[in-house]
Amino acid sequence: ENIFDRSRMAPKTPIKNEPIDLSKQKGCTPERNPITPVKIIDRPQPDPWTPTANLKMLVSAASPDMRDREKKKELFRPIENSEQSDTPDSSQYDIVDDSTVDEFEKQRPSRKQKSLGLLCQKFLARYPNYPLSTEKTTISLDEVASSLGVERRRIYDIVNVLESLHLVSRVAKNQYCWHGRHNLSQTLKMLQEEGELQYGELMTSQHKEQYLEYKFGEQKKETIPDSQDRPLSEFSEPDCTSASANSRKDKSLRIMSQKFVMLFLVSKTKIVTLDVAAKILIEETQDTVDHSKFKTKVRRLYDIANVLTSLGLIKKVHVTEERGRKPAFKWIGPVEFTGKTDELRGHSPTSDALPGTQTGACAQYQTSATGKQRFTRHASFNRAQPCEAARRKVSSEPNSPRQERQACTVNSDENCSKMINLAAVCRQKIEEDTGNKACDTETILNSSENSNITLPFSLLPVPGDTDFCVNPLPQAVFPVVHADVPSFSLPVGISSQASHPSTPAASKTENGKPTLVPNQPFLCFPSSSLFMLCGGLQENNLSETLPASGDVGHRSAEAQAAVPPTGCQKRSSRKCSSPSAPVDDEEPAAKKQTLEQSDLPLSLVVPKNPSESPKPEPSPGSGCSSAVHLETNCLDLASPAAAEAANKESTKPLDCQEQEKQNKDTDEPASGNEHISKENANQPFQPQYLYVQPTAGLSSFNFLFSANQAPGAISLAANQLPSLSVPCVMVPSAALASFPLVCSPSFTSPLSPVPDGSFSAAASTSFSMSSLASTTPVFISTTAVVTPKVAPAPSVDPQQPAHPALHLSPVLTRSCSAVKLDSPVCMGHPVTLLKLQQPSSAPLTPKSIRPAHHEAFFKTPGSLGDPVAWKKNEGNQTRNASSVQRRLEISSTSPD
DNA sequence: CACTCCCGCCAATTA
DNA sequence: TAATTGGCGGGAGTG
Repeated sequence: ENIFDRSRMAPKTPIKNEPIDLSKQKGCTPERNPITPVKIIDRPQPDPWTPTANLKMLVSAASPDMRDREKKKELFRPIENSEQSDTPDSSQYDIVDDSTVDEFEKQRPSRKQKSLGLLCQKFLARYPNYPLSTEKTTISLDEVASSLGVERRRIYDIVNVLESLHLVSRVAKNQYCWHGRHNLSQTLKMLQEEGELQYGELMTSQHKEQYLEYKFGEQKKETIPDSQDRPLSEFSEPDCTSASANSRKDKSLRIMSQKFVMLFLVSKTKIVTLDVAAKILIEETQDTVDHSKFKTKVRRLYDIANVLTSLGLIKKVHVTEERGRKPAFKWIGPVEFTGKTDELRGHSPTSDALPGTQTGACAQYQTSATGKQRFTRHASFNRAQPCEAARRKVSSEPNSPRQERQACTVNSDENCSKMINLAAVCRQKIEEDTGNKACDTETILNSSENSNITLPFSLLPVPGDTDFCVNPLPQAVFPVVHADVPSFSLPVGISSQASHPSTPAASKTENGKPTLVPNQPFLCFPSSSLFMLCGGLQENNLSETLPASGDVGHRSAEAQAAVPPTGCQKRSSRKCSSPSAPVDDEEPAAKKQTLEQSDLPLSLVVPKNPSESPKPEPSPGSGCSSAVHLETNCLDLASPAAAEAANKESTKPLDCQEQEKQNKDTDEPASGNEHISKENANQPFQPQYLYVQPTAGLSSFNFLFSANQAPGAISLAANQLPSLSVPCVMVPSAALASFPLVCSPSFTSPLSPVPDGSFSAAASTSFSMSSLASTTPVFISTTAVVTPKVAPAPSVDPQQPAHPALHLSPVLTRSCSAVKLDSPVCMGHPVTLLKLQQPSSAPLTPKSIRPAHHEAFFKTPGSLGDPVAWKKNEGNQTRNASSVQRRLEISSTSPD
């Protein structure tokens, strides 16, 4: 075609043609020179009109490449033009003469014509979707670049993304092997699995734990050698060269692309907003996520999105949030890939054959020296692929990194962890976003703005004893476990979050996994084992996250079940200690655990219409449980500030700090609500705390979650459960009776307003002290106490307390029940009571003022699924509903 | 003005 | 050292 066009074009820029040809052939370069010059000359003339043209000319003069490029481009144009219709008649071209316009058009094909997406389509058009297995098509970068009339750089953009999906693999220098979509479904499946793992990890829980720990350790220490990795490596293949590899390669586009896809696959809604994705993808360590960085990430996402769009896997959509509409992408590719290729695949049997190979390996994870985790690609993934041939070629260099790359694997633990983090981040964001508004509708939430998330949990072991377990929630636990990882991961989310105050909540899990609560600190009461979580927990995610599929549910369920016992113990001792088992000693966990899961994405998704569907799905209950999970995860505390320091060492100061910040931002003091909640009944959750019954492992412990929690952090609440959001307290049931817990304000306070880092300290401290003392005391009793106040929940009430409550409650209940079955988390039983007294009482966080709190609280959470919000508005409810649905879904699954 | 995202500099990797 | 890859971000096009 080009040629053809060219002929047309010829008149204009005959010279160009020549160069082009040359360009195609690498060897030829020398020739180019001669030619190019000519070209230049020609060009100028045509372009004179446009300012840019001049610039280009200058540039071209400067660099030959440019010239070639342009030439190429021009070649293309015709095609493009034809598509668009712009193309002026040939006559015009020639004639062009003066009409600047015409030429103009010619020369500048409109940006769209040059878009990466279009280029990708052209690229894809060159190769069959399902090539015969026998033939292997090799792709020469130079050739393609020249034929498409673009610089190589652009081809790399395309190829890198395709490579991440295993549509192509790199065989050698400048040589790629085209595999087509035979393996696409497998790849997607793998990606989905990975994504889920992060959340759910059930399957690999053990491994995960290890990984997490491992990772965790690494992050902290960095020094940790590969050995640790090994464990992980199981999944992946041995191949991976240990950590060595990661370099730049691992970075970006490829990985980013995979992660991006994972987000879609994990998301219930299948819609991911750019900002959320960007946040998630920003692994960075902490906070500092500069704005610039974010921007860069977004740019890359656009690049990736363009390619994915060309592949027909996603499409651009807009999510409207409160703030306005945000750009987002919806997954329109296959969702279920069960076995292998599905739809996508189509024909070739070959693909089927391949399957086995790929899957296995998923991810490995390596850590980087830096402590960050990276993904490594493993050949494993691809091995099976068609690429083999290619490999053979390459074979000589089996180990070369590049090859690995090609093979790529997707995942790795790291990815997972990252994902989790991301998710967390997303959640936070979402929360934040949502928090702000009550939002309603459709949009989901993403928040972009805040990138912060917080996860602030802190744990305080009061007594120091062992018990603090974190995992109150089964699921949560799970996550928690992960959490460890999260912490790592957190960096992303957390860190970012940290930096940003606003989001506290974050933790949650998506899928059902629990996440940690981010910021909440736990308190341990000496006497028995009680734990309080402060900060926000978020349930958020819980509900939302769930991944759509049953898998999630399972996971969650598993998680729940497993978690407590296993998870906790296993993972990190730190984190959780099972009741029976005391924590490790050490520090507990403090640190640890912050994991979050990422659900965010999911949440984001939320589709619209919430309003209409008032009800959430049926499975709300599950949500609860899930929610719970979430929270739990986190543990640590970190109070940055100090206070807590005493207790623990917070390992992660950062987080803490961040958390604090978040808290501040959001803040909400928990107090806001001070109601007590009870669980059993259905009371509205509103209450800030939820009581969870211990389940298996925890049997002895009760958990209380505050719904409110920190506003920010908690915001999660949004999710669904009000309760979730908050911090949890675990109390041994028996113990409870005797203990008074205080919650509240403290929590909130820290979260909220507090200006500075205090947060953590506050939290922790407050926890113990202030909250108890000053603020309202919470009582926990074995019996359930309901607090009178419940109703009070001020803000909520008015609206419809009932509804919300109902919703929640039912859900909760269900979930609880469900959960209970499985796991401990249920509400109710025993009772708990917490009362927080009124806000007033909670002077600590005056700022937060209850009212405000509530609102804020509501809002934010609401977006997520804040209960309150729901209550308030039905509209919200609807929204919530959506979230609820998610929850439900999750929950439903979870029960399993 | 915000969203997109092209373009290409230039560093990291490879050959 | 040269070439290949590809991160990255300025800033332009689009709506």
